[in-house]
Amino acid sequence: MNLASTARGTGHSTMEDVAQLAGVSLKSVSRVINAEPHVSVKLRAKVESAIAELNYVPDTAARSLAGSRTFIIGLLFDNPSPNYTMNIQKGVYEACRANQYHLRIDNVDSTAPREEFEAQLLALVRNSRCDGFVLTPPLTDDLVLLDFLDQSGIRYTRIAPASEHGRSPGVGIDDYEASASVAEHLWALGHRRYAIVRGPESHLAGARRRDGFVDALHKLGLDQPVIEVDGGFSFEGGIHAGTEIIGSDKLPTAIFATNDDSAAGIMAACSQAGVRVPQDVSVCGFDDSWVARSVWPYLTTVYQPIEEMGRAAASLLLRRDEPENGLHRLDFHLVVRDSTAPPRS
Amino acid sequence: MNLASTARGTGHSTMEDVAQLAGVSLKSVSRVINAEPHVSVKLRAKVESAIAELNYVPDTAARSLAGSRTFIIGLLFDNPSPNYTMNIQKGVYEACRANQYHLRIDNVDSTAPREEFEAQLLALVRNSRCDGFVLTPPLTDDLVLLDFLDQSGIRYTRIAPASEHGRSPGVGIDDYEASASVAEHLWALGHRRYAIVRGPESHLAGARRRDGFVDALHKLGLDQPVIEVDGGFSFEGGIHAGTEIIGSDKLPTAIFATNDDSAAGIMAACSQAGVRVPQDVSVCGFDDSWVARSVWPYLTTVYQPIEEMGRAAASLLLRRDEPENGLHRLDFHLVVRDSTAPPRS
DNA sequence: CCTACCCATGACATGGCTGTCAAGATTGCG
DNA sequence: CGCAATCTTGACAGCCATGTCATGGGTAGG
Repeated sequence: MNLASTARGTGHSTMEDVAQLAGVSLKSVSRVINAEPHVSVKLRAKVESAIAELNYVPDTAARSLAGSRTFIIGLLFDNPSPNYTMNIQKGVYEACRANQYHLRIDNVDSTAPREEFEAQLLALVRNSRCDGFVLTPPLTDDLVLLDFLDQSGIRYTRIAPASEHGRSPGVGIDDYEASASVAEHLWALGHRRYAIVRGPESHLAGARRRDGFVDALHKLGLDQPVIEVDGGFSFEGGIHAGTEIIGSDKLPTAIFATNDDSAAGIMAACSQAGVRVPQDVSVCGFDDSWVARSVWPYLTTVYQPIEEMGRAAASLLLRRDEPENGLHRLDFHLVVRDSTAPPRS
Repeated sequence: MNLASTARGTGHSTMEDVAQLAGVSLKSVSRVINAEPHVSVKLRAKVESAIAELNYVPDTAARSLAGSRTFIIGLLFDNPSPNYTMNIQKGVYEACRANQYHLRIDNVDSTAPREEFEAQLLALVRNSRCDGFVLTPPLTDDLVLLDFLDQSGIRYTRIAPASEHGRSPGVGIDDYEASASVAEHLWALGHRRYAIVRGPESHLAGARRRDGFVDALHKLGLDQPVIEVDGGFSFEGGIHAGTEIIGSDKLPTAIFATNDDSAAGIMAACSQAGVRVPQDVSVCGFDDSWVARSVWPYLTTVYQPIEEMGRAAASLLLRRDEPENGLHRLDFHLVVRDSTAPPRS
């Protein structure tokens, strides 16, 4: 093992060390590192072996000071669901690693008063030199933020944006179609009395899911209204929603919760009230998050490739060529587990 | 609103702009920014108002190139539990913000073969210029990593380390005592037949919990062995463990799962087998994570201030003066909810 | 009133890399 | 074989802060 590093106790070797060892100029080393054109094979080889020998790693700070890139991507989130966020983060992180980028995270708190929240957000974005942001819902649809980013010319991509598709590249699934597939599954099982548990209003994707589900049911021939209750995308909200639904006159035979957390809450409310899932009522979630397999019975839900979405969003950001605006659609699919079954006659 | 920023389309004003506007030297601005001594009140005021007017924010890259600090903290994790990790992350993030630092995350994958895993880890740590790392379990107890960090003189603090307390500052709760409090709770309820669900072997804190629980029970007078099963700290592991326990000759009346995820798995296994919680068996978890309130009945568990631990670990790292090595203990407490009750008969 | 010293301030070099431009080497073609 | 065009390489300035050291004014003590 070579302890590498010359002189000055920094412990790091610099580009100059590499240049010297390889017997070439500073700039040539730079060219090799950045894979610039016009470098002879021979020179490249010399430099590369010198780099390897010295265990050289370019200094990010110096690179970003001199150049125009920072080699940092910011992940901006304000998401109450740790599972979802963690998955996104993982995907974004991997894309960063693969491109020698670093991932910085920035967390905003949307429970703060709107005014304070906006100040927080803008300060964050303004101060933070980075090559771009990945936005997660519901920030993806925050017009103040989007306007600011667009005006400042700061690049960004969005994960599962529900509106403003023309403004930036985004990745996501088709929430409308996905929810329609839930409707079809439940309809095929024979259900005819439905309830839906909605997400928070700020979360536009939730609205898309609601529409996809309800529209599909009516298209399939449902002739009565779907009971609609708010569940706030949380377990607790799900419990409340579940309790409300169970207490209603005509207990539906199938409940679609527009995310897994609230579906878990529904199931808890059922178990509390002695209503059996799926014998008495079928429950379906959305996300196929970690919770879906942390409840009993395992939850029927819509799988969306969350980690992959993170990866894709970061990759779009990292491409040197400007990617096309608009939503890049990824595949979803229904995962049928144990929480849905035919209604008892 | 002042659009700030002078000249060159960078959109950012530099220290020079500030110096000019304030009519002082570059260095004086630097002094104000870094709160260095020997600055007159008058000068400081001038500079500060210029900073405000220009909306100036120091360039991190330049600062770290010129100075010795990077203004970045790295959070290194390899943790299967999204809830736990997310909480830590939040705490660390807040401490960073409060100190004008940025948080970079680095995620390693311990499911990779050990050799590859180590290479990954060391490359990460070596390449990444930052002012220090916050380590989460089980990385906190990885001797190869610790040795490398110590040798390289890279600063770090650890969250919930289970060993090697002398090597660096760490924060955590007393897992041994915390588990003893679980034992006392269950004993006081009248339970006399116990099972414990252990964590993965690599997770030394899990072992501490096991010891604290078992020792306390014997001290309280338990005269028979505690059934011990592995649960791997995961929901699935909990299901397996639960199934195994339920299938055993003498069903215990109380089960202590050493984290919440496996406790949730236990409860799922119970519900699956028709064993009621808490009537037939009491279940207790550990962590008071998000899952504890995502199961029904709500889980009795040990609260540990995870977010606070993150904050504390980062703060220790950020202090200019070298903090004392050793474990800084934070408070825990038992949260009694609905999954524990006196045994029948 | 002078020396000694401290405080406030500034000038300037420096950090590691990239961008620009120019020079030398090579190639192509009439 | 000569000249233009192209490819390869290098010299050097500059990015924006910080660290070091020098300077000038003020205060204290003799």
